[in-house]
Amino acid sequence: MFLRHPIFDNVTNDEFDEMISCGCVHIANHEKGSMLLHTGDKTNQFGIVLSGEIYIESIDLWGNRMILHRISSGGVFGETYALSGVPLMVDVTATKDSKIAYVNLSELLTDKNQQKLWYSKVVKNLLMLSVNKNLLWSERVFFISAKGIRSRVMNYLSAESVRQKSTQFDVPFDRQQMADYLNVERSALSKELGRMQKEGILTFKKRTFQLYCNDSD
Amino acid sequence: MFLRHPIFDNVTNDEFDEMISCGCVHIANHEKGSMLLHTGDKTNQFGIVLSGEIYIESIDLWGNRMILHRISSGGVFGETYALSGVPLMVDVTATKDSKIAYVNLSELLTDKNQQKLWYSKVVKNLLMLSVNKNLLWSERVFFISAKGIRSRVMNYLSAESVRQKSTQFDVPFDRQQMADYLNVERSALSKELGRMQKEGILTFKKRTFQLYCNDSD
DNA sequence: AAAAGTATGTGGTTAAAACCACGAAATTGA
DNA sequence: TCAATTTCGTGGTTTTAACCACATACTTTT
Repeated sequence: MFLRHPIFDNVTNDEFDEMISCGCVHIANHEKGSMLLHTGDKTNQFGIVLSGEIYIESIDLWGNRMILHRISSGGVFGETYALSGVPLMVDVTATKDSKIAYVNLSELLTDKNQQKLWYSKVVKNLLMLSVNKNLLWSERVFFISAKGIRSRVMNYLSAESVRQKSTQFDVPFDRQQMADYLNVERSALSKELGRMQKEGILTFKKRTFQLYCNDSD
Repeated sequence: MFLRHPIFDNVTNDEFDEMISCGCVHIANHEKGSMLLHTGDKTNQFGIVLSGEIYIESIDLWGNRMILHRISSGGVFGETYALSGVPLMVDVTATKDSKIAYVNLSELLTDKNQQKLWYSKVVKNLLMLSVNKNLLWSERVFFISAKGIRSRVMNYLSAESVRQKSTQFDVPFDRQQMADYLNVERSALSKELGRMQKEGILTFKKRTFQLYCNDSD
């Protein structure tokens, strides 16, 4: 049950029941490959991924895919657009069969709920969520802005290594996705990884990487 | 007075007075060129720029400057780090003599304030602020991810043109800053702009641009 | 287990942008 | 207003990564 999703931290069971009694939540299932939201859509609901996996991506004018975020079970998407009211600049696609809880934010955060006990808790949780997405964005910009494929790869793998607290870890991308995420060409990425392996900086097999840098951080 | 800053929308004067009575706000002046926050610092306060201008930038391991955001009077900075508690990954620098109102978020959003009338209003305003920053980030990633200098420039100038609702407008950057923002080399940017001017796509002089695209959006 | 399809690595080629150097233009400051 | 400094455009060179082609490895299906 998604009552225990971080979005509802500090909300008591009673408060939660009262909150969803307004009918602002519904569950939907989506097949692998289906598109949940399209560029240009407006939405006032955000989604909580209960199971499965979805991708936030954008296709630019020339048809190049750009992966912005990968969201797996427990993750949340769409809240930025639901809150700001601007049309989506992205596509949201299910990459696996997925079950989503949609929460209508216009209904939930209407002024007449402002005095409810759960209101400030939920808004604060949403705030923390948004702030963390900000950090992910800035991290992404940091990766992409590095000059040279090697720097991008190193920055990304180092960060992943720190995140997973190990010099050996799996990345959540296949090569094409990783290339898209780092905004480089797939075969160029493969080439660079090969070179780095030859130089003894790292080893890898498919999605598993092992770093050999003398990390002192 | 910063009572009327969007961060305090819907907060009444009385509520505002009560709110700041906890001493969670202080004003500071910074000289042009001084650094307000350093990479690695932790902070629990965010800043409201009352006058002047500040830049959020990061210097990577190889010393390349990366401009992340430019914040002028009325803007806000540091709230992401203040809320998330992670160490800064950026430097914050005053590019003009600036007056800043610092708001201590730990004190302001402490649980014992949760039932105050202004609490949920301020948190909601912070949420909207954070959400808007998210949109700025995603816009930036969209620009940077475009392949080729021309695409980046076009994407950026188009967006600026839409924002300023005119095909003629000033950009808030000098060439070096614009190049940094779009993550390209300055002279390469100048070259491309020259080419585009030759082709009749646009004209420019210093920071003023005039687009001649057949915009149908 | 054969076959079809997908993902990955690698060499060669080409196009693009970084890099360097320098002169012109604009801005600042005395 | 003249020198000093910064900003900007442009030509030439070099480096880099995109692009293309293809072989191999791995998956999935039947």
